[in-house]
Amino acid sequence: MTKRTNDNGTERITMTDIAKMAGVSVATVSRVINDSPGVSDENRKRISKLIEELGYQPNFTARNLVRQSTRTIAVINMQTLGQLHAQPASGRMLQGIESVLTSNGYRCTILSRDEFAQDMSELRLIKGGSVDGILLNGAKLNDPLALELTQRNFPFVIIGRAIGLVNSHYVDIDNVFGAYSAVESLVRLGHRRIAHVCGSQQTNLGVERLEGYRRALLEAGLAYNESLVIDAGLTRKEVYTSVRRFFENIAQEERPTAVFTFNDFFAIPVIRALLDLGLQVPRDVSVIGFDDDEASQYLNPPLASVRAPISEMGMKAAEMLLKLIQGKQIDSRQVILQTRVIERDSLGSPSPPA
Amino acid sequence: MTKRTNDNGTERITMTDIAKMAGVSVATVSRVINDSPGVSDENRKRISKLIEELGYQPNFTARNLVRQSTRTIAVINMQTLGQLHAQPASGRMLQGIESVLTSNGYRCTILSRDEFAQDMSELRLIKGGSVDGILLNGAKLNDPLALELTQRNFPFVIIGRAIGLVNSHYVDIDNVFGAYSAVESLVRLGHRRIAHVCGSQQTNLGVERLEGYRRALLEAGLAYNESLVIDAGLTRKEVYTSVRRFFENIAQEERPTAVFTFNDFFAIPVIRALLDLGLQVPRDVSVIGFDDDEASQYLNPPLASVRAPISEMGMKAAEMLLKLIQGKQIDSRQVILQTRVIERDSLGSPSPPA
DNA sequence: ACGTTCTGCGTAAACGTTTACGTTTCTGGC
DNA sequence: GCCAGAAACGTAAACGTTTACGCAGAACGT
Repeated sequence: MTKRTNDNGTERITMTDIAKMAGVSVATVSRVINDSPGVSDENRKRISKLIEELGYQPNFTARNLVRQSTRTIAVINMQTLGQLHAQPASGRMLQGIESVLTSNGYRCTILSRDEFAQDMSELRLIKGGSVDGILLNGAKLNDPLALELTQRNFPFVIIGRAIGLVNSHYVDIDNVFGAYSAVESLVRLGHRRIAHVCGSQQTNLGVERLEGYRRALLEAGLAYNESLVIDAGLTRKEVYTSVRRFFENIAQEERPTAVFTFNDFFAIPVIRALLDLGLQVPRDVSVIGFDDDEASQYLNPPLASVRAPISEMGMKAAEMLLKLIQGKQIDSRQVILQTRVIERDSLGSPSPPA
Repeated sequence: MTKRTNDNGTERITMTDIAKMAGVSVATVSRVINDSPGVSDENRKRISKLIEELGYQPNFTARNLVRQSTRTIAVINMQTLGQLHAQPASGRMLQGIESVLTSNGYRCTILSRDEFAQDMSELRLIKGGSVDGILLNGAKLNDPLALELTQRNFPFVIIGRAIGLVNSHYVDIDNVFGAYSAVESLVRLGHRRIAHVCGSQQTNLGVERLEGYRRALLEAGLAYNESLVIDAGLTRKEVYTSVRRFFENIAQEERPTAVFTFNDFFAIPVIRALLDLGLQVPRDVSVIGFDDDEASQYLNPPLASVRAPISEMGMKAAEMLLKLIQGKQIDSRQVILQTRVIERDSLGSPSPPA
């Protein structure tokens, strides 16, 4: 076989080349590259210079092979019907993750997984040794992949909580409290009939925010009424249609005066549906979302929301995973970040009955 | 050194193990794994079964090393001040890219690069042989990284156009025409004073959309007036402030009756600024954006926009890159996808002067 | 002068695959 | 019965690193 070359004909520079040119062995070159001791200052300087001049870069693959580590982690997103990447929250998160990883010399590869697929093809990654750790962005209830990873003792951190998994590492925001406080601020404004456009009940996020909604109602002495929970689906289109139908079909005196939506992503079509029915926001119906997307403050009306430190969540998760991989001390297996309600013009007091 | 083990104590299964258990050589095992000819049906069946039972997965790194290919491509995003991932467009694109890559057995790793950084640290990736190709999501004028990649004859595809690079592979939407048609539809509605909130003039996107704006004006016999081009910055906050200041300081009779914004991302704060000044959309000012984010149709008012097949752009780029890597025939080095104006309620005719 | 310790360096094995090449066995044609 | 060719398989090199180990010579103590 002929020697491997680049397409442009120049041969790829290898450690052996450097060694020959420097008149030393590859071991010595390797030592200077890795800042290992055992090489004279003179040699170290000369070899460094050579490397610099030739623009030599050690081959990652070869290094990974012998090190038995790829310095790569996988970010596995829940692929809820192709909608996930469209959600700004995931963008913010990815950004946080990436910044931490690259500044620690790690890289990330992203994949999505189908919420309904059963094959767990993601396992190939870890069996094939191509990633050192996994960030699970979102988990199902009793998530089988998370379960499998735990059994294999493979380093992973869940973003969001994993109901049904004990002692798993995760970072999350306090969804229950966040939802609770959103609803509570509606109550404080005088609202008594509050609807909730909930998220997928197959995900912890959806379950927890619904739970916060429920608790706030109970604590306020209001009945938790399932008919006020709108399980709309995953897309904006579905949300629009469901909410519109809901408000069309409800008697005026039973109509909710406020809606708490699963997230800001959903709040936009909710408001649209209300407006299209001739209902004013917030005069007739107040709306509050969750996540506090950067755009929410500029919407019309500016959307009240629960601020969630999404990007920080990604960063914390990445940091925790790196510690896990490097076998460092971890202060706490669980990190819960706090949220806070941001009141904006989409909020108002219910108008007195005519 | 002791034999490498997993953390849970079980040794990682290797091809040698399979070979021993099957009573054959590693070569034979390798052949069945890769569906190569030269192994009896009997052996093939037996070995396959063994692999299945043990859940054996070939080590990616070792395979990559000998194959001199990682089946990984890098998606390099322009990190315009940390805003990029917040832009829905990038999310949609990533999704398109990822789906094509994974269905072809490739993986992707994402990184962002600082628009202003000079070091080109991304080159380490290709020198270190850790990616087979690169998708450049966005390029600067005379982009040095793109230039370098071209010189090295390294497979890459630009998403968006690369001004200053001849014969580079890229997929893009027709930004000039898209912008042109947006402005043209404003003209058709009777608008004569049309402002443009432009994108970064350091990027091709920004330049091209401005150019489309300019051409439409000229073609309509309207003067291109630089004072109507608002170079607002990169963040929504900056856009809000600039646009607000612009409309505050302009004489009523010179006030634009319509605004074409660089993208939908910018249109949201633009509308907010107008509303905050007591201007109605579209009664006083019409607004049209670009990209047609999935949310735009639900905004208040529903935002007219130029529909851009963002996800398809990602897919086409990924497909082209794969062909490039695999040395296949490429029909066309450049792919231009078409756009079309989506008219919505943010558009209206200018009100006659009072 | 002679051990001992340290420093600097090279040798070679190892990481887990793929694959060119050689060898054996089988098949079939004459 | 012989030989050609094919089929099935094994051997070993190669991919480009890291690192345990060994060895020479210097430095240092007595």
